Amino acid sequence: MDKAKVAEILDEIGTLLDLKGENPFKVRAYHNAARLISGLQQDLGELIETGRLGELKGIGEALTEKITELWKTDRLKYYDDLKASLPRGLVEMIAIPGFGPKRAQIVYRKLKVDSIEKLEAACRDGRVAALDGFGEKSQEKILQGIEQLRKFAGRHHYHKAYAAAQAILEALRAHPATIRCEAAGSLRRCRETIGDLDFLVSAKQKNAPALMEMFVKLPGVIAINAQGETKSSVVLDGGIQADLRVVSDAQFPFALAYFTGSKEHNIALRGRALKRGLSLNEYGFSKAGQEQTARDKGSVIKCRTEEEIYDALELDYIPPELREDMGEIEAAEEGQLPKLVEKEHLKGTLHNHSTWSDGIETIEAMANAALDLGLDYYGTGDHSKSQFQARGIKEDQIPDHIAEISKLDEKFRKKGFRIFAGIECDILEDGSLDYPDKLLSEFDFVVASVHRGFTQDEKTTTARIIKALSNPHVTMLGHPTGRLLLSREPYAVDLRAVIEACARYGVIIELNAHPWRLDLDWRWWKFAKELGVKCAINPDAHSIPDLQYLAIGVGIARKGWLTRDDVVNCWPAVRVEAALRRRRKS
DNA sequence: GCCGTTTTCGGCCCGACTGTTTTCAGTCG
Repeated sequence: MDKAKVAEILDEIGTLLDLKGENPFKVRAYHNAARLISGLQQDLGELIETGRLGELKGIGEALTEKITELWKTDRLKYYDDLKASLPRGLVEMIAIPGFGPKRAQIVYRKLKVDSIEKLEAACRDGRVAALDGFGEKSQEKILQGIEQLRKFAGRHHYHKAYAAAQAILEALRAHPATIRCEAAGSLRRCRETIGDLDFLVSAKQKNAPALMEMFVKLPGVIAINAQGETKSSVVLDGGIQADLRVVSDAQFPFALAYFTGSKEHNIALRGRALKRGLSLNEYGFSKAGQEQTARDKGSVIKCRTEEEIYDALELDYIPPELREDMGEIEAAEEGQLPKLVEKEHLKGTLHNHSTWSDGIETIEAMANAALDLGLDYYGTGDHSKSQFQARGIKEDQIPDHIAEISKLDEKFRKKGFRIFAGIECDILEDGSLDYPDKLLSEFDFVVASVHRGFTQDEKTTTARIIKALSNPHVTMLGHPTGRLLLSREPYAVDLRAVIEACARYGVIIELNAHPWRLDLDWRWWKFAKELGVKCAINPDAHSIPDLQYLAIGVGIARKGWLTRDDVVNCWPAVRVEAALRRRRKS
């Protein structure tokens, strides 16, 4: 049992208790504990062994006991009993936006509805609207919510797929029979959502069965769909399907290119090969029109790597993130592909939370963690006053807040590290900002974000964001697209107009890398780049481990064709500071 | 569930919004 799994189970217990109508504070105690454990810096096992777990604020006697049982035995009777006492469908039902535990309880008790399907049927024939406390509008909203939920059913959020894949990659690479191993598919291309995980291994043919055997027995595998000589397919905990293919090492680059896709990119490549009298498939090149393919005879052009395949087609190497047949082949032909941003280019992070609002670490601890990651600077970005639930900073606290940051900056400068004072300021319903200009001017930078008024129509929301961007104190727009995909709180907005406004006002656009806010729609990043809008990849970190999300942000940025120069936190501190100032003066 | 203390049990963040009501419950962040 690892930390993440403990946190996941505690969180689910909270949800189940909520469904049972338990004391809301008890529910919150579990959710809080889950957050605390997942962001824990210390070693959980050590805390348990030394009996110091209960010293953590929010972990008392009962939770200490339960966490210890989970850690030591991989099980928790309390959790098993709880799960058994409620139909599984209820937990799924409350994933419907606007449909919570109380309403789930009512439809379950009164209508014996215990699944999304039954709920939908009950809405369609009007039984839901007839319930006390429900009406026509509620019924209609539930149907809309179900529709939204289904739109993304079967697809998985990038960061979840990414995390699941890392563990499997590690296991596959550690196997003695493995020669080369990569994750392919939409994960390698950094798509916004991932259908399933594709793993590719090269090995001697005689070793394939042993690899398959290990793969289907990996921890986290809950079902085996298929297990063959070259391909196996399993379902992982969390519902993600994972496929493994084993090929010879000579076939590996061809298979990797083939299974990375996209389908459209592959079709374009094969068309290009045909024009050169070649047929291309996952095993290699063969002469076009020949009966025997590369599978039987081997490739007529030997390629050790994907680079050599592209070279054979007279193309510059196209990084996986760009393989969507969206202009990358033409650019590669003309030598016009950008040199994409890389993880190693990052020099800092802007927009992070601390104990001043809803973060769980002090600014100093966060800055130290950023320093340990090899970064040169760190930007704070706590919530503004309207975010009561996130303990947004009140106006009269700001002088102290700024003073603390200045003092820390002074101290860290000696280590060659800078701390910038930022704020994540709410864009209010009318497009005004949560603090007066005079207060905003105290900060080095201001991230303006939408956290409320989600029911406004597209025109109104767009107008209010643009109004906020016109304020010269706003240096950055927070999570512009992250609320649109896979979110429980989507809002309608004309992103094109918003990005154009960023260009007009010289506002930096944030690529939020936190899973809750992930700004993953790469098409908009490409558009922003074309307009010359600069981007900041921010982890929106609420804890030290959250800083790792920077890596995910880089993946998305690469997909948007962004280069080191397009990403302000790849710039040295002096240049970033100057850029933030320039906006305020203009 | 946890916490802090009036050391045994009451308080635990709070305001907006929606849809249902006629004063409020549920959901959300």
